[in-house]
Amino acid sequence: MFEKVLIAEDHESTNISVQKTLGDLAITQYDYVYYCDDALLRISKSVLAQQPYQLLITDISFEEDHREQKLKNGIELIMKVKAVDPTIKVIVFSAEDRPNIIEGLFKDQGIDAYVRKARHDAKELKLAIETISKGKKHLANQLRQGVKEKNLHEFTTLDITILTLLSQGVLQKDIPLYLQKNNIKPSGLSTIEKRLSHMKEMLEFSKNEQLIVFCKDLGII
Amino acid sequence: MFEKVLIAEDHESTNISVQKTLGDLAITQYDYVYYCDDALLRISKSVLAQQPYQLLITDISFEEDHREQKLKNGIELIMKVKAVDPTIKVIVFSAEDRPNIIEGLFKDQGIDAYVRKARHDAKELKLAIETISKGKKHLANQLRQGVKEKNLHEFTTLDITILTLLSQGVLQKDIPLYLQKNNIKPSGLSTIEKRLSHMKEMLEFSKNEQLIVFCKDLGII
DNA sequence: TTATAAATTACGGGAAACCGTAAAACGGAG
DNA sequence: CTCCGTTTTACGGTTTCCCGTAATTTATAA
Repeated sequence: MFEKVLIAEDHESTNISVQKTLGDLAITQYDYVYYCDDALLRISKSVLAQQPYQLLITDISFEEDHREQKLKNGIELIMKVKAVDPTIKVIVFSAEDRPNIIEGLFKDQGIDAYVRKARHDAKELKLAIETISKGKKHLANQLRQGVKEKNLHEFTTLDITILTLLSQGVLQKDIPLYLQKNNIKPSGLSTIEKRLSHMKEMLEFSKNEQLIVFCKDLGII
Repeated sequence: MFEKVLIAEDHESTNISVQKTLGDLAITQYDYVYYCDDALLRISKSVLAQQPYQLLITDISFEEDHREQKLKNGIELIMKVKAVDPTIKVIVFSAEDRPNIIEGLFKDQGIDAYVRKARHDAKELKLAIETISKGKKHLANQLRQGVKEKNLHEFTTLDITILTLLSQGVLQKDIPLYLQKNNIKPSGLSTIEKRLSHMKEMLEFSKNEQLIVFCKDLGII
């Protein structure tokens, strides 16, 4: 079992609860912080002191407040932490439920477990800690089903750019200009029209408005 | 101070944390549930047994799962509870940060306090409980500023209907048909065009797509 | 009831978006 | 370099949307 753990979670109530979970697992040597910057600082120090944390439990979204922070969210934190100590295990404990985002955490950030804040999250977190301490990965239950369904359409960077511009009020006919200014290669109006109608066809939508809300819900834009 | 309290919160971790807060306030007689239906049941029973709960601490959004529930969220719960026992005090403890929604809780549901899940939420919850036990209302700090800014445009039910239909893929020119079928009075195409352009003018938007994402973020649709 | 104001709807010209087709540019393989 | 296939762009007709004006209906008060 882990001997030295760090909790990074801005919500005080959740932070308290995670502390209690560690207590239930008889892990006494842990620290907790409310800001990503503090988390990175503690981990850096622990590595230098040759007493590294073995596990980081962190949230993804951290709210901004009066204290100016370098690291804006858990993803940035994980990347910096992994650079300092690639051996540290990471559990993300978050309310995020959009499959693409969670998938990205495993794929891009190389996290060891994802526990979603939900009905049995305390028990699930406990289980995740136990599983990882044995050297395994832990994928949250509700994710397994989520991952397989979608994939109706793979959004390219161009697609996302187009949708973002539309949602910012740029006229379709003016999008080519924006793309050229930013040196994005396919920039013809026809291409944009084609992409949009293709996306709608794949997802069986009829209007851009539908596409926008769909991507909003999925966290694509 | 309150002597008998009920916690309704589906997230186990948050539920645990609220329990701990009550413990810190030396409130020993409390119960906790993970479903709205259970909460209403307990409160109804306590009233019949002439030992009513004095305070309900509840979340707003409850996730659906295998257990079929009558009450889908905290708002429905509060309404039912108030019908059974109008004297009970209510604290909403939620991550909701959209001012219109929070405002509605005070105005329509007559809640006594709103504590947002955030950095110092445990301390804030503690304070709210203390304040209310003295017979006062408690408005979360971060709300006060939020309430005054917006109000750039007051969305009518018609507005919301139009935006909802658009986001579902209904063509603008077909909206009059939908409105007539549901006996919604202004149903002319011109009126719809006018509402849309008026909304966009007020909010300084140029496209429907912008309007949609804006309303999504505000929780209007 | 009638006069007046407000809201709703009808209409029409112009802009933007949609959609199919064809032309042009690009990218290997031989 | 040429050929071939793919991607990108250009173009034109049609639909939908936008927006101003005018007509109509509804509401309100004298």
